[in-house]
Amino acid sequence: MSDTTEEKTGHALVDDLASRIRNRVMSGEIPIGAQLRQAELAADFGVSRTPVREALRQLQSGGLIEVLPNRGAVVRVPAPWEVREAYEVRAQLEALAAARAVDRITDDQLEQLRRANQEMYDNSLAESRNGAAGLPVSRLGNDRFHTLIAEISGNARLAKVVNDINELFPRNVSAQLIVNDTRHRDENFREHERIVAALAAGDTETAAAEMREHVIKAGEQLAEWYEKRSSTVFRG
Amino acid sequence: MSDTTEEKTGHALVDDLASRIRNRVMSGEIPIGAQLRQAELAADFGVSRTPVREALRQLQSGGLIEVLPNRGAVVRVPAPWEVREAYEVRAQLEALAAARAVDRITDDQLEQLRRANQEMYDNSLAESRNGAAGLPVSRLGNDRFHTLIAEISGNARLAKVVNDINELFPRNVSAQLIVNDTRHRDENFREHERIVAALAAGDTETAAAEMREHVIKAGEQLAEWYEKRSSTVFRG
DNA sequence: TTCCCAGCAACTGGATCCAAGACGTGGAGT
DNA sequence: ACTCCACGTCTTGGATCCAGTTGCTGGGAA
Repeated sequence: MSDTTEEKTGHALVDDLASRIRNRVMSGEIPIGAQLRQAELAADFGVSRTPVREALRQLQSGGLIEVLPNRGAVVRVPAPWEVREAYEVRAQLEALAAARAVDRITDDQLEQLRRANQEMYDNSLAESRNGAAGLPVSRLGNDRFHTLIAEISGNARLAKVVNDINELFPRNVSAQLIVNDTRHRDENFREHERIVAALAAGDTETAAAEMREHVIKAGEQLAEWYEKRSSTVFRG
Repeated sequence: MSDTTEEKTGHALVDDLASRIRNRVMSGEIPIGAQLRQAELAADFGVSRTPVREALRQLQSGGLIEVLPNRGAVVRVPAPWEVREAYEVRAQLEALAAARAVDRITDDQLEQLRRANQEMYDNSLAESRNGAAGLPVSRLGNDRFHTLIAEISGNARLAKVVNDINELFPRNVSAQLIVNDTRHRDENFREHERIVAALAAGDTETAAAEMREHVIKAGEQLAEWYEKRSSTVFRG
């Protein structure tokens, strides 16, 4: 009877379409900058253009795609400064989440966090060998770690806003960072460990501070990726 | 050439419709809990149902309205706990905005803040005598005060997220609080003054702390209003 | 060869059409 | 008199239709 999400609202079909399109963008199946043609998506999903249009409008509200008048929708290409701004907001919010979580977290939840972190690490190790394409499962461990803390905070709005910010940027990009860069992966793992330690110790200040730094750092790395990308794209 | 908002995207008509419907809800012209019938709105604005539906979907994404499957859209009636959650998030974000603003604010902007605050106070005094209906201009002063600080922060995403949260709750409600409750009005004014003082003094810690408290307090008052309302509605 | 303009094909955006679901009413049966 | 079911109406949701716009392409002129 109790939904985890607050979404009992919304027509099944359109929300489903929005979710499926979002997944394609998030996984990199539809790359940033790509056009989203209504007819194509409609045919793909076996529906008419009408619900597709509404789904696209929903994604536009979220900020993932951009709809240009009479020219259709494209997947937004975030500017590096946008990434930094968004991650500064996210850092502030997740710091609050961590602070609130300190007083509420259970031993079981601490264990879940440790497991999610370990999964991320192990999977990214495996995937850096195999060279997995698309959305590596290591990213899922990372997502889960942050999502868990947001949920443990007990503030559903907080969790939702954090999630909305994350859905601004396709995941396959930040996934590559974890998988390909050994130092990044190790630091990420270590920072997560420190956050868990602070949560376990009941140290509100440290938990919030570690989380803030951790997120800002991740944002900086993501922003640098986009910087590098745009310079290679625009100058050869 | 330089837009203040980031919204060059979006078809004129649908965005315009969404904006107009939003205004009606925000001003209380369409009260919370009311049904939004597509045909009615379409006739009202002289368009077909199609763009209205897309506009409603956009508002749904924002969280202002709720769309029930096959039963249409209604203006959401926020539960008191939702108000508290949202305002806790807002407090955290505006605290960051205030902290960032300390190092960036100019004398001119300080003056603008003082003026917005004074306007809010004067107008709410006048309106409490006249008993203004709808959306009193005193609310505009209050909105402007907070919006200004968010903008001065220099982080557009931060300003946008704060704005999105504010658009969860119709303004005419919180406007009533300022206009009708003398103590609330005075405290509001005084708290704004303290925030401005901290900004002027370059005291980052105090600016953030004052802002956080101020927003939490406002949220508590708004939540209590909704609590009172629901008890009168459901029990007579 | 290069630039410009006209025509064309493709796509979006708004209107209309039709089917399916929800609610209210009224009548029949107990 | 009360309950339950069936029918009718109203509204939404999806499909289709049509007009308007964009951008491309090809031909002609400088």
